Amino acid sequence: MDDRSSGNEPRGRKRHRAGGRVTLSDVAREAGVAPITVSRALNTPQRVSDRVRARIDAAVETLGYVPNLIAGGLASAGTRVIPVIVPSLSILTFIEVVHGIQQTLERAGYQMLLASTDFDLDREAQLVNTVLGYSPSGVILTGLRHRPAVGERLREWGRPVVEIMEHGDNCIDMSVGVDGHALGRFMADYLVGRGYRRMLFAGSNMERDYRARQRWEGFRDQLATHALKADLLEYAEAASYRVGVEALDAALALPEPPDAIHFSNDILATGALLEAQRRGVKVPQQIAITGYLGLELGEFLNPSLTTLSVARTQMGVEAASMLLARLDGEQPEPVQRDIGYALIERGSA
Amino acid sequence: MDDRSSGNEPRGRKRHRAGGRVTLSDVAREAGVAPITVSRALNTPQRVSDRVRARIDAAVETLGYVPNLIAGGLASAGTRVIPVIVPSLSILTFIEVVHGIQQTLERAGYQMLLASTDFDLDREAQLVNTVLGYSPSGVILTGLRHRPAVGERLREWGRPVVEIMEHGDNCIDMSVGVDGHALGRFMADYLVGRGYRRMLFAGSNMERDYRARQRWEGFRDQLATHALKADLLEYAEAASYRVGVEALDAALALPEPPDAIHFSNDILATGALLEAQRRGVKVPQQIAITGYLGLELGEFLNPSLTTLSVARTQMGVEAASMLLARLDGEQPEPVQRDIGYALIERGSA
DNA sequence: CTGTTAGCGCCTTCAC
DNA sequence: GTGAAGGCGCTAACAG
Repeated sequence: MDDRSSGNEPRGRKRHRAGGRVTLSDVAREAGVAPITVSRALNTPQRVSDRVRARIDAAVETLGYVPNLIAGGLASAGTRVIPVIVPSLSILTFIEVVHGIQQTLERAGYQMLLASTDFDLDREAQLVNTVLGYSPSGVILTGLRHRPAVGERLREWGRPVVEIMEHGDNCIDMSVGVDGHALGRFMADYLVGRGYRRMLFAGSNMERDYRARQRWEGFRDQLATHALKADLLEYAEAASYRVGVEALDAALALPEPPDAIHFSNDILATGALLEAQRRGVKVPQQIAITGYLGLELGEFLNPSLTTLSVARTQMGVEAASMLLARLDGEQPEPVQRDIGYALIERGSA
Repeated sequence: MDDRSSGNEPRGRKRHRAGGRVTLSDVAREAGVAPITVSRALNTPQRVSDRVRARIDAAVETLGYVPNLIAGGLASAGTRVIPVIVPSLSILTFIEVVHGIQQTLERAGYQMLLASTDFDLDREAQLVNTVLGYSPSGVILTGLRHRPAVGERLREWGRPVVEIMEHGDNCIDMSVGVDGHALGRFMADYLVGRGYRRMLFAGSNMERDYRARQRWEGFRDQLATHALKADLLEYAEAASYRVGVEALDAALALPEPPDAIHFSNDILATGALLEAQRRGVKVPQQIAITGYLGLELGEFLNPSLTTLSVARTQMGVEAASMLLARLDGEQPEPVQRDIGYALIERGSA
C-alpha cells in the first residue's frame, strides 16, 4: 500500500509555503472540485461547465487566488515570460524597441525579462543559456549574428524566437528589422542627389555595434558607384552630444573639409548641429549634416535635422506580435520582415 | 506496496522534457553521485569534498548543464528574478534608473523582469500580484504611494522590497529617492536669489505623475514664503519638445509674461529654449528657463540649460544594491536613502 | 465534462 | 560529507 495512506502525520516537516499564498488546491477545496478542474477553468474555460466555472470563479475571488506561474511553468514548460536580450539599455534605439515589445507583451499577459549583453556575443550566448533556464515561452534577441551555439540551442529548443534590428535571410526562426547596408546606400544617393561631393561618415562605438558599420559600408560602397570616395571618422566611445561636437570640430579642421557629414545617429548629429550654431558655421550652406534615427528633437533644432527614420517602437510591437501569433498557433507570414525606413527631409542638408 | 517499485515501464507517458535539456540528475549520473550532492556542489560548494566537487564540475562541463531556475524556484522559493515596476518606459527618467538596476542585478546573477503601470495604481496592484507569482527574490517598485493591498501583501510576503524615485518616511521596506517638495523649494529659492519675480511653473502629465506635482507644490509654497505667487501651466500630455515649444509661446502671450519659467523636466525646457532661439527671444535676459533632470543635451544648447540634476542611474544602482545586500543577509543602513540633487548652473538663468 | 495519477527538476528534511 | 524520501504548485495523460 502506498505509504501516504497510513494515517501518520507527515513527520513534522511543515514546508515553506511562500508567504502562505493561496494555492490552486485551496480554491478547489473551496469550490468543492478537483484541482485539475480549477486549472482547466482558469486556462481553458470553455472545457468546464458554466455552473462549475461560476463556483470556481467565486472561490478564486473570495480567496484572492493568484496563480503560481513558476509551478505552472515547471509542469507545462511555458512561464509566460519572454526574455528580451539587447546590447545596451543606455542607447535610445534599443529602449524604444523594448518599449514596443513590452507594451505588446504585457497587453497579452506576458512578462518581459530584460537582459543586456553590452555588445558582447559571448555574453549573449551565456545569457541565452541562463534565460532558457526560466522555461520562457519564447525569446527575442538582437541582430542576426550570434555564436553558433546560440542558433543551435534555440533551434532545437523549438519555441518561437524573434531576432530584431537587422533584416537578412538567415534568421533562427523569425525576424523584424532593417537592412543597414540599404540605409547607408540610400543616404549616399540622397546626398549625392543634393549635390554634395566630399562626404564624411562619422560614427561612434562602431567596433562593437556592427550594424552602424553596415550603414557605413553601404554608404561607402554606394558612393563608390558614383566614383566618389567617403571618409570615415570613428570614435570608440558610445554616442553622445559631446562626440558630435568633437566630430564637427575635427571635420572642419581637416585640410579639405567635407561638404556633408552623415552621422551614424541623431545624437551625434545634434551635437554637431549645435556646435555649428555656436561657431556660426552655416548649415547646410557651408556643411550639410544628416543623422539616423528620426528623433523628435531634430524637428526643433535650428536648422532642423534631416534624418533617416526607422519605426523602432513599431519594430518592437511587430516582434512581439509575431511571437504571440506563433504562441497562438498561427504561422505569421512573412517570417522575415523588413520594417523599412523613411527619410525625414528637413533643413540641415 | 508503492507501485513505483513494480518494474513496469511508466505506461508510455514520455513527458515533455523542455527541449531535452540536461538536468541535474543527468549530471549526478555522469558524476556517479546522488542528485542532491550535485545540488550542494552547485549551491554550497564548501559542503562537498574537493574530489567529488571536481568530478561534478567536470560532469557539468561535459554535459553543458544549465540549472532550471524554475524548478529551483518552486522547490526553494526564490528564482533570482527581481521584478521592476515603473510607470512608463517612454520616459527617460525611468529608463535611466532601470539601467542602473539592470546593470547591478545582472552583475550579481539576477535577472530583471520589467513591467510598466502607465501611472495607474490599480494596474500596479495587479502587476505586483502577477509578478509575485514568479516567486521573485525581491521586488522594486516606483514611488511611495500604492494601493493599500500592495503594501500589505508585500509586507507579509517578507522578502526585500525597494521603492524608488521618492524619499519619505513611509516605505514598505526600503527606499531610495528624492524629496520632490525639496526640489521645488530649492529651485524657487534659486530663482528668487537670481532676482526673478514673476515665476511660471510648466509641467506635463502632472495629473498622473504626482511626483511632478510635488515639485510644483514645493516651488509654489516656497515662493509664497517670499511673498511671491507662482503660476502653473499644465499640459495633460506626456513631455515632448513640442510641448515645451507651446509652453514658451503661451507664456510669452500672457498679459504679463513671466521673467522665469521652471519646467518640470529638461525635455520641455529644451523645447522652450530652442523656440526662444528661433524667435530671437533672449534667454535669460528676457526670460529665464530652467529644467529638471540634468540631461547632457542641456550643456550644448545655446544658451546652455540650467537644470536640477538627480543621479538617476546611481539611484538604480543603489536600489539594486540595497536589495542584494538584504538577500545576502545584511541589513543595510539607512533603509530610507535620500539620493539628493545637484544644481547644474549654466547659461539659461 | 470531471477526476485520478504521476511527475516537471530541484531542494529541504531527516538519517547515516 | 553523502544519500533517501518526499513535496513545492501545477498540469499532461489517461480514464470514466
